[in-house]
Parts: sequence; structure tokens; C-alpha cells
Amino acid sequence: MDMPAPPPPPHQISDQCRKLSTVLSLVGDKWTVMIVMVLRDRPRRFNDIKRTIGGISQQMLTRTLRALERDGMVSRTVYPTLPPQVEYALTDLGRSMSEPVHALGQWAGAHLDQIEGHRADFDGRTA
Amino acid sequence: MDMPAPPPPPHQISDQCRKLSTVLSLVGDKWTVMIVMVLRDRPRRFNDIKRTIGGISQQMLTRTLRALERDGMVSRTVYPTLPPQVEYALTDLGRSMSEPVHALGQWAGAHLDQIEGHRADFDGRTA
DNA sequence: CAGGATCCTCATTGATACTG
DNA sequence: CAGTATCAATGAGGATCCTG
Repeated sequence: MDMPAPPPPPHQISDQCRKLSTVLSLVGDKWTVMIVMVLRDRPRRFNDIKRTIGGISQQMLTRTLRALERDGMVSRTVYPTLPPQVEYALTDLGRSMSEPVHALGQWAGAHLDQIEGHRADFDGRTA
Repeated sequence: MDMPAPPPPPHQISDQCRKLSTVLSLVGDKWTVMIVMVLRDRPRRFNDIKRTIGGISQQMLTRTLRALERDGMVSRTVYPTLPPQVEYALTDLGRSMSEPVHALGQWAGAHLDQIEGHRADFDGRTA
């Protein structure tokens, strides 16, 4: 069969991106970033995190922490006291991730007004 | 009324984060990052983007591009030819954003295996 | 205190068909 | 080609109640 080169698929980019989006979607998650940021200064307990963030349901906090634990970003330590204490902390991996995330946060902070300006502009023109 | 100091709300962090999450959620969006990455090398036309990404509905492509345009990340130029041509390109702001996003992508790529390892581990222990 | 189980609601996404 | 409009399905996220 004379097919010297298999047709190079035009979506190498998307394939790579698709794998990355698995991780990227972590960052886009409404709560994940907040939790990582909160845990950045020090380990905290469940309701401590809940109170600090404020506005998150325990359902979502549980789920998000589970997801972070699953990805190895957060460690979960149970102290069998009474009442039980569970402490969440960033792992090395989690702390490592928090750096580029923080950088992105910096950028976002620096350009927030600009973006909101564009939005108001756009909405004004559209209305 | 003797309330010398208004009770300092314990969620200064969350307030800041909430504003940032407006921008951060852009990054987490499944398609936004891909589109930005695709537009990073050169301006492209609608169906060109669609084909390159592959798997995105025209509905979502339209919406995501609109959102990016609204935020001032992407410019939309219409050439009144027949058939019509519409070219999308990153603005300076968009290109600026693509840098920390790219950094995050680098990180994600570098740690993808590690993360997937953790996931497999976790799922194994849980199952 | 930490979190599992349920139920419910609304936003996001996709598929399809139509238009300038 | 580059959209808009409509409909249907899926899932995220919140509220509530209950347990170890």
C-alpha cells in the first residue's frame, strides 16, 4: 500500500489542549481556586474553610475538597478526637500549582478594571 | 450609637477572590482556553477555528467568541465580501492574558502524569 | 464537627433547522 | 460562510435532613 505518510490530522493542538483542559478546568472551578488560596497560608479545618469562604454549601465544599484530594493537591488528616477534627492542607503539588494560579490571579487583578470597562462598553453598544 | 469599630468581616479574602473568579472562570471554560491558544499564532476565521478545535458546536463557538469579544480579549473584523468573512484575532489584552494562561498550561503539562497518577491511586483506594 | 443522602432548580451545552 | 433561534438533556450547585 502506497501511503508513505499518514494524513497528519489538523487537530494536534486541540488534542493537547483537551488533555490540558482536564487540569485547566480545575482552575476555572468556582470554588477550587478560592480553597487553594485559603489553604495557601496555613492548613485549615472543614468549617474553618467554609466560614472563611462564605457562600459555599457544605456539599460543594466536600466535593471540591474530595476532587482536590483525588488530584493530590490537598491532604486530608483526620484527628480522632471528640468531636472529630479534619485538617486540610496543600501538598507540595498543590503549592506548586498555586504559583501559576497566583500569577494568573495577579494578572486578573491588574486588568480587572480594563475588562470591566470593555464589558460596559460592549453592553452599551449592544443595548 | 456606640459601635466604634464595625465588625471586620472575616471574608476579605473571599471578596477579592469573588471578583477574581469572574476572570478566572474565563480560564476554566472548556473552550475559551483552546480558542485563545488557537488564535495565539495568527488571526483566524470562524469555520477555521471550528475545524481546528474540532468537537465544538457552532453555538458554543459563537457564544465563546462573543464573550471574549465582550471582555476585550478578541477583536472581530467583518469583511463584507461574498460570502462574508469574519476574522477573529487576539487583542493586546488577550495576548497579555495568554501569557499567564500559557504558564499555567506549561505547569499542567509538566504535572499531568503526576496528577493522573494520584487520581488512579485515589480511585484504586476508594474502589 | 465533618460529611453522607436526597431532592430540586437553573444554567450550560449540544443538536437541529433556518437566514442574510 | 457566519451566524440566529429553538428545543432537549445533562449536570452543577444549593437547601435540607440525618448520622458517627
